Amino acid sequence: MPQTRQATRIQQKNRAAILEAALDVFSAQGFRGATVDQIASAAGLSKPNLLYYFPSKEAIHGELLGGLLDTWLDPLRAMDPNGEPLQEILAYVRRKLEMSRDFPRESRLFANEIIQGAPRIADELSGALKELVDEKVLVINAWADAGRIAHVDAYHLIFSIWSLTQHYADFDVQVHAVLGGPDVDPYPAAHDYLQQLFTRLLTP
Amino acid sequence: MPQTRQATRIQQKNRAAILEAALDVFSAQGFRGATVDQIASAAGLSKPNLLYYFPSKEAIHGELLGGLLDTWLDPLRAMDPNGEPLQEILAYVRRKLEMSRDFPRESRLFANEIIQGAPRIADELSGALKELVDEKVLVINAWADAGRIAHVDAYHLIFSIWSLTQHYADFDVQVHAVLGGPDVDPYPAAHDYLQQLFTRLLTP
DNA sequence: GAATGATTTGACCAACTGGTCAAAGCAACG
DNA sequence: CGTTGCTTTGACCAGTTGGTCAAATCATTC
Repeated sequence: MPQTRQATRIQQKNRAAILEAALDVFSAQGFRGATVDQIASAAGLSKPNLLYYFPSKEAIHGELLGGLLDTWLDPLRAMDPNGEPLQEILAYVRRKLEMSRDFPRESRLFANEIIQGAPRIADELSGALKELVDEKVLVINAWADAGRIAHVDAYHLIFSIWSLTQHYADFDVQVHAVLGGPDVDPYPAAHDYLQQLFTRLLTP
Repeated sequence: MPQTRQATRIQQKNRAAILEAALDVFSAQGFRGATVDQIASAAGLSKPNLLYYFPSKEAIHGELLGGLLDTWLDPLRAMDPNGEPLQEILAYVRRKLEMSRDFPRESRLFANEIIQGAPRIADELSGALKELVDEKVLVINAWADAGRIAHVDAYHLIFSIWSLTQHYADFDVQVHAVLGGPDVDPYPAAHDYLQQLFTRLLTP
């Protein structure tokens, strides 16, 4: 196992290659569906060599998931209580949709985990995640009370933003099947539709 | 393997128990994550006994998925071109949400399959599914052209109904984590929120 | 270029997995 | 009650999987 001291160039490169390959494989196959061999060869390493950098398959998965939730919530954190309410929410929707477009594998990794009961991140869900959501719910409710947006259930508003945007990453295959082929880019139309939807929902 | 002639009572009972158990296991673990032993013991059978009723793990999974897409699309099929547009769409949303509530395992089975690239149902997605959606899109567009609902992208309208409703089944764990515990029933509030959302979106 | 430590690998292992099979158990019917 | 065909199972197999290990290779530094 690499030293705890400091990572050499080779270590940095290989650990990065492993995580990149593991993201590919885990997001496409789920944790149990992925094999260490698949990840190793996708990273251009032999299996024992991969296990020289990470102690176990579980550890790789954990490292990916660990960083993920934080990144995932950044757009919500960025929602500014002092901004213009509708614009803040629309901007959140936009950033979240961009994340689906630019990081679909991360979205699917997350989705796989949640669907299967979130065995490895249940704590963070009811911890950091819940706290952040609770906080932003207060902000949204304050906006509504001030008459600056329509009154809606703020929890379900947030759920709806998550589901509507992540759908384009997680159900990518279905979206393309319905729209007719892998060449279609659903994102421009999705963006317009979602902006319209939340504008109409939230305009007082 | 049971006769092709006619199923005895034991066969009916055991096949049903197997499918029930398999739905439990597949929806919670995904196809590769599930083991035949798990399914067998969840069904109260030994592994060879299970394989007496189904030729393979794949066959069980296929049988579950096969019937599923059809059931899943029934609510959309039921959308009546001659009905009152907004009511038809709201009713579709309602029925879809009820399916999430009453058949969450089926929803997760489906979600698992799609997220992982739909390897076993890609054909049906771009076949039967696409055809039905194309047909209903025409209906929705006609409604909009007649000024009976607002103009929206009908494909994305359907995507949004799917994602918003299935979210409560597929991401159940997350929903409960955020809302604070397994005792909370999110469905009544979800229903109200979604009715409000689509009413505001579609009212001309 | 020798020594030191980092990196890589072939060979291996034990556990698990999907699936087979022959034989045993069981129900029903004449 | 004995035959017939459905049902169940213990024992087994071959392939896969996560993970180990000692030995070999490579890079760096003195």
